[in-house]
Amino acid sequence: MHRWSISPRAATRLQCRLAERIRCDPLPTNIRFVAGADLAFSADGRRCLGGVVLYDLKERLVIEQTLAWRPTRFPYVPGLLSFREAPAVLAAVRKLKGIPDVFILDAHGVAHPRRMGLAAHIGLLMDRPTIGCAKSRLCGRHVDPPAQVGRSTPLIDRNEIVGAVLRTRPGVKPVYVSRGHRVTLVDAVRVVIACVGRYRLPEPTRQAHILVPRHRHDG
DNA sequence: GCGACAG
DNA sequence: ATCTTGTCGC
Repeated sequence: MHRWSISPRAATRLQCRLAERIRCDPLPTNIRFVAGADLAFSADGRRCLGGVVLYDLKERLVIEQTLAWRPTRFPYVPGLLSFREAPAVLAAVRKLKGIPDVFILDAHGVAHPRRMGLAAHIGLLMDRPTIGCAKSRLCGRHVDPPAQVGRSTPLIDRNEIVGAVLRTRPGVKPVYVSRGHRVTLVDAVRVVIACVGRYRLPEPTRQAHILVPRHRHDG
């Protein structure tokens, strides 16, 4: 595990080094437990609260939730999000008793200028499968996916398919799905689709989105 | 030099 | 991310 308090320059170099270690493996069949993670900040922005929910895809229920505060040690810099958010998310993950089959992060995986978005970075450090499911684009080009739910178009960056722009709801802005660590793009899209209920974001992510801001004023 | 830019 | 009410639409 490397340290998080480094310069933006060093962070960028580290990303290039870590990116070589990202694996692309098929997920086991019959995925049942999917974790969703998110983060919120204290009013003064000096601390951040990481939160994780464990979602049972079979029962369609949240079965566990964890929270963890960490000092905010890095500014928001597009492309360096993990150095700001990963410590709090990892701290919350460590408190989890259950073992998720895969984690969905509210950010990009390899759909990143150096193929090392938050989802990829966290997956590598946990050595667990992770999926990036972001609400907007960081890099790459694409055309709009067809209107039908479940359909997608490739997200292409520097002549490489780095993700899928996926329609999760009719008539609603699509989401950006990409591989994190130890997953294939096809499996990543499959899991996200399987997790989508009646909203745009997959349920684990949405539940984490609801959980974390609710505890912003606690610790 | 000029845009683009996860959360 | 966060500050914030009403409002348009199914």
